[in-house]
Amino acid sequence: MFTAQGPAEPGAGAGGEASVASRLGMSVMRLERKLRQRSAGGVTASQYAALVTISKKGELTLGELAAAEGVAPPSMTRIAANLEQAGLLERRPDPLDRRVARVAISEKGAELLAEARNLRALYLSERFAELGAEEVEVLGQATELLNRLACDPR
Amino acid sequence: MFTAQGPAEPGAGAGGEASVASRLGMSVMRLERKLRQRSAGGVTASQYAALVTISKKGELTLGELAAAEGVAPPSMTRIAANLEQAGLLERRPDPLDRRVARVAISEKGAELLAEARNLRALYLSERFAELGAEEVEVLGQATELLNRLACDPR
DNA sequence: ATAGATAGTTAGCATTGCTAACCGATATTC
DNA sequence: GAATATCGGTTAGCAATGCTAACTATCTAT
Repeated sequence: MFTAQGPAEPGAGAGGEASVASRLGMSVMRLERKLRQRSAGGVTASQYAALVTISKKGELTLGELAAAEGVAPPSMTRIAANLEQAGLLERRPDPLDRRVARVAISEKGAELLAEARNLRALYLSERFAELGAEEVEVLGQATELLNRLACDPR
Repeated sequence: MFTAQGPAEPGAGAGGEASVASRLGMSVMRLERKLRQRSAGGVTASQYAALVTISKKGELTLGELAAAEGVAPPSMTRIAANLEQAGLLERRPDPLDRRVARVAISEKGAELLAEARNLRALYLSERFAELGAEEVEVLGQATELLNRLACDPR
């Protein structure tokens, strides 16, 4: 299958980069399907993701948030509206520019995040139990890479 | 914040398993968002995924296909109907049991798959160019693991 | 023959993401 | 200082996707 020895041969793995890309794509899709269904805790998948980002970056504008999440502005408008309605984030007018909408996590939002960290992560954590220590380690490294790919605006 | 409640603590990477799980979840979501938008080639993301599975496994029933894709039967009914309408798969009645619907990829479907392998994989392949050889290797290994998690019916 | 299980379908809902068009606010330009 | 352009966000409406509930047709077992 896969030799865990590393750098030597780049794309020559088992089928080449294209194959890895293809299978990675499939796995991502299936995993996402499962994750979405477990995103309870009162917030949906997108809401949770937005909340995490807000929590991490502090106060930021809707546009920045949309960019950070990689969604179009109208999508974020809706997500934020729902979060606000649920009392999980606060909207603050920008004193200098009345067009921009700044948002920050509310106390309730922080609680929700801290307390549950959501079933989404929990689900994966549980699945990790099926893996060996080394495998979890690999996933940890891969997570960094995936994050990089995911955050790239392209 | 998070105490690793799992079995022992293996690599203890940077933040523990829960953190990895959380970030992996986020990355998966964002990546999936991007992938979905590039699923052109005439087929949608789910259709493409189903087609890949059919192509790989040969003729199989709709139920088997739904299970393989990890979606509910009604979802697969629709996906398959669309693929059939597009002439990308063939429906074959089971001679022994007239309830079951067997499907197999059509010539046109195989062509579409072979020729494009879809922008989905292509997109990832391109992103891989930003990574080093070692990193691609790590992703290759991780893909195996993710696949395992993704295919687990749980 | 009849009751129950099984494979798939139909119907209808919710989530999510997009684009197009629009509004108000700010910046620019003459 | 008024006209214009740009910018941040919103509204409206569409399409894809996944689900559950309920139904049909078929097969299996009694």
